[in-house]
This record gives sequence, structure tokens and C-alpha cells, in this order.
Amino acid sequence: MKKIEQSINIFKALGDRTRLLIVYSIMDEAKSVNVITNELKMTQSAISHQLQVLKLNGIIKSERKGKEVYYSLDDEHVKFIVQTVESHASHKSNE
Amino acid sequence: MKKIEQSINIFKALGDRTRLLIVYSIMDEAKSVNVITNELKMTQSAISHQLQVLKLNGIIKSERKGKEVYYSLDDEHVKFIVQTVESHASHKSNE
DNA sequence: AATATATATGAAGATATGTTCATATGAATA
DNA sequence: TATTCATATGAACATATCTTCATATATATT
Repeated sequence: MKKIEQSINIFKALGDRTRLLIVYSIMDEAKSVNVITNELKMTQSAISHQLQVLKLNGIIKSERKGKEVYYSLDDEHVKFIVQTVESHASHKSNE
Repeated sequence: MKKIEQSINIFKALGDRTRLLIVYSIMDEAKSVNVITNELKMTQSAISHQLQVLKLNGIIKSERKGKEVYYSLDDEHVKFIVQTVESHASHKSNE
């Protein structure tokens, strides 16, 4: 895949409220689908669908432990990206 | 606006092929709508619409010079964000 | 094996988004 | 001021996206 397409996919993946909240939620520790679902107060199905989108785009990875599946960031780069954008956002006041 | 909403908007704004190409196009020098339009080989209307989206989300700024309007990145942070994502993308091989 | 628990997934409906078309606005110039 | 060039914008259409609902799959437990 072309590099720019990959960039677009990363931006697109993070440009959704549910998915960005998921990323923040698992930023520092892996969490199961159930835990994420309860935190975000959404249906399990919605969370699961969005987890697949994030995984497909290389943002997060998963690891099964027994009945549960734990999701975490795919690598530290993701955290850096999110924090960079957040700090940019904080520099802008009113939009 | 809440900080996370701003982050979402930045990601959303950059998560579109046309808009990301625009950002790359004007990354190092301001360009008029006409020049951008010719580079991307799209209609002037489509480009103009997307320029407004980028501007509304604080990604780019505009400056009129006579009949023409020149667009450029709003600040260096944007360039850094795009390059950070690009470098992340380049670390991933096959998605 | 049957059941329970955790997660994934296909289909459908509602909303959001991107492009086009037509036209409006703004600035320069004849 | 009438015309031309550059850009902006509203409406409409097509496509993409997100959530929900129903149900499938996977693992553990009885």
C-alpha cells in the first residue's frame, strides 16, 4: 500500500470519537472488550466493530487470554501521535 | 470546545485523501487555489470545499493577494503531525 | 456434551461526508 | 460600470460510515 494511503487510514481511524476514546482507554494498559465497553458505556457490538477497524489499520493489537481478548496499542508511535495532536489542539483556542 | 473534540476534528480533517494531499501540497509554500487545483487535478469547487474544511479545523490559513487567495499551513505543528504519522506508517509494512 | 460467558460479525437503517453542478461573491481591469 | 478572472458556496446526489439487532464463534465450566 502506498505510504500516503497508510497515513490517510491512520488519520481516518483516529478521527472518530468512539475509536479515539478506545485508544485513550487502552493507552497505558491492555484492557478486555468488556472493560472497554463498560468504560465507554456503549454496546459491546459497537465497541467490537470499532476495535476491528483500529486493528485493521495497525493502531491496536489483541491478545486472547482464556475467554477474554485484551487490546492494547500496537506500538508507542500511536501514543506519540495522539499526544502530538492533543498538544496541537491545546494550542488552538476556539474551533 | 473540549480538547478531545478538537483532536477528533484534526484527525478527521486529515483523514481524507483530497485534504491530506492539499496539506502536503502547501506544506512548504503557500499556494493559490488555482495552483492546488491544477496539481491535484480536481474541480475548483471540490478543492475549495475541502480548503474550507481544513481552515475551519485550524489546519490551514488563508491570505488574499489581489484576486488570488493563498493557503498555507496554520502552523508548524501541522507539518510535524503529518510527518509523525507518515513515519509511523512507514514502520508498518503490510496493511 | 450442554451451558454459560466473552467476543466477533453480517445485515440493515440512519446519518455523515465528498463531489458535482450551478451560481454567487470579490477583486482587477478595460 | 461592465467584464473577466479567481474563489466561495448552496443544493442535490452518491457513497461511506456508525450503530443496532440478531446471531455466530470461541473458550471455560458443569
